[in-house]
Amino acid sequence: MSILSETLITKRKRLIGELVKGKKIAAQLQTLLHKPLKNNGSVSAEDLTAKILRSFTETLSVLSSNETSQIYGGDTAVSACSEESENKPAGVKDLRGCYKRRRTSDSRKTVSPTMEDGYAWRKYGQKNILNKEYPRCYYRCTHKYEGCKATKQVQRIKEDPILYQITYFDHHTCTDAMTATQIIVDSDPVKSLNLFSFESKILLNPSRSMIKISSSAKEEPKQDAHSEMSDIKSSLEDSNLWQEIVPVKQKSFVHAPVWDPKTRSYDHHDQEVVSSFYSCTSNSMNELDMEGINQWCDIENIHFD
DNA sequence: ACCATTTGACCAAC
DNA sequence: GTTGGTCAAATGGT
Repeated sequence: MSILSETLITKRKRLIGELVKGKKIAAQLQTLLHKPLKNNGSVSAEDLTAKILRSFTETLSVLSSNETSQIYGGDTAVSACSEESENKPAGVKDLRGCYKRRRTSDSRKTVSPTMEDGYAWRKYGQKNILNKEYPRCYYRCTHKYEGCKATKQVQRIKEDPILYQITYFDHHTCTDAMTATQIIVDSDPVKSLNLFSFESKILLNPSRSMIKISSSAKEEPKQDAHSEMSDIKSSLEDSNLWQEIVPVKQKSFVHAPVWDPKTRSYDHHDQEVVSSFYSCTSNSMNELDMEGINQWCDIENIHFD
């Protein structure tokens, strides 16, 4: 496939994604502006939003109807796929295998005891990988058809405690990025900034007797996040109940509000989070000194999986 | 009926 | 020829 054709496909997909997004926003606006403002024969806000929605619908309709022939019709590698499809019933597009193997340079790897990361993913494949004990699972963002290109691969790497190596590709462009942040942080941007940037965070997983300590390392802290994290780690290491299970620190990224002193406003960036994992050497979490854990951090900052 | 997952097919990259 | 990433029909769950 030529670079030109690839660019064309990417542009068209982005265009459709943006239009779908715009249509949704216009629909939300219509709901918000539901009270009629029409008087003196002027056009109401409702009329306007209805027109916007119709415009989006019409554009999408035109693009979708021409998409197959225009995008997949003019290039050798892809047209070979189209030719294969000629034997299939009308209207059925079989594009299996018509893709480029992705480069790993854009990827971000992370190790986690849970697959959950706050985003909505849809599984689209699973594969047995050579020399790997467990199959690799492939996920894409549920908002793929609205233009979000984020995908991830999940590879289970350890049985007990269960650990997953998660590789992320591309970034979320969907509104789910905001939702994901709000799952973890407070709705108040200042408070959430404190939670994420300046304070260490403890996640407990009672079912797997596992604890995770995370701390953002990027922002200049009001209170030294690193030293606070060291204190928590020392407390854990002093205790016979806990054992560090991931000696190399996890470096992952979260989408969180970051204060920009130049614009004097909060912006959302991917920021680095350093995490350590500990497993409980005891058989039961019931034996744990929860009051002791509460001393390490504010109870409100504890998240249960 | 709708939506998510499973699974075999397909093929680019190696 | 083999491996890994993606697609989409089939299947399952609600």
